[in-house]
Amino acid sequence: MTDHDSEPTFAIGELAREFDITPRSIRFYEEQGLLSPQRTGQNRIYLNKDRVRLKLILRGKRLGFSLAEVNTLFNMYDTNPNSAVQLEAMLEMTEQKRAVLNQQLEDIQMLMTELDDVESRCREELAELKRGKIA
Amino acid sequence: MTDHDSEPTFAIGELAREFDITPRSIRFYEEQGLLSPQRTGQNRIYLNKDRVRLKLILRGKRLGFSLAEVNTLFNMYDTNPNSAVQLEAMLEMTEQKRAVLNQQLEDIQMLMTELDDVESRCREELAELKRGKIA
DNA sequence: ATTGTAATTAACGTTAACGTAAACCCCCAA
DNA sequence: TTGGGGGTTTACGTTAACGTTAATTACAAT
Repeated sequence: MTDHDSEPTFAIGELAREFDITPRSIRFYEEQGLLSPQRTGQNRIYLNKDRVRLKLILRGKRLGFSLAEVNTLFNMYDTNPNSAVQLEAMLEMTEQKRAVLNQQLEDIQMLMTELDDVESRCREELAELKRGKIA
Repeated sequence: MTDHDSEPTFAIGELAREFDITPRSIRFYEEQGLLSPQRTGQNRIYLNKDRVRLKLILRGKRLGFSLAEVNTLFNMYDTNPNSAVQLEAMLEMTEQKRAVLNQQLEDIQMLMTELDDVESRCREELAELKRGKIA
């Protein structure tokens, strides 16, 4: 219970800097029920579990999930998964998400190869330009 | 020039049904300069190139691109890429996008394996429940 | 004592991507 | 001729995810 074994904590500004977002965003996520940091008087203090949750939120966002969706995912994860109904709802959800992710993977594949095409054609033309063939 | 060799055309409703979006969205994309269908009097008619462009718009959206981003991508693609400046700007852009896509790929990988975890744990617990071990 | 830096709440503003409703036209079948 | 089912424009409404500003507090150093 002494100080030396206490978990590392973070101020809102630290997390903001680490993840390159604004404090406002972090407070907003809390307002939406995605985070629940403790307090020192008025000030928020974040434990590592909060930091991890924040990281998950951002990953979700990068994948196009809304905060509401992230929220329900959290709730399902948090809810002690005891009832069969819950579990089956969970499985249904994961399958849906898996479908979306696979679609995204496919989209990314196509875009990547298209980017390859564009890039190589660019390089060729640039090379020609520099050889003076055109200019 | 006769009728038998004319390209297939599409009405706005057809495209809407094919891609499971509303006509409103399609008109909105046009308003944003992403589409420019021809007209038969008042009515819009879409050629296959318009249909392809629409498909690209939707793919972009699924990947989290804004319509504005899709627009600049289109413009770069459309601009006859002759000037070296243009080409190098293009290359820079593609590299940026590639980075984003790679990040997304990484995110998806992680989420996928997490989904695997959750799913298998779910299935185990369900099995136990059904064997009556708990209930 | 003041200046600086980081935090707080409260509340209004903003942008993207459409939704929705009204009011209209056009064509075709019963 | 009266629906019904397309299409059209105009324009205001909506939601998510914050941005921005204001007014206040607290600690730290000069």
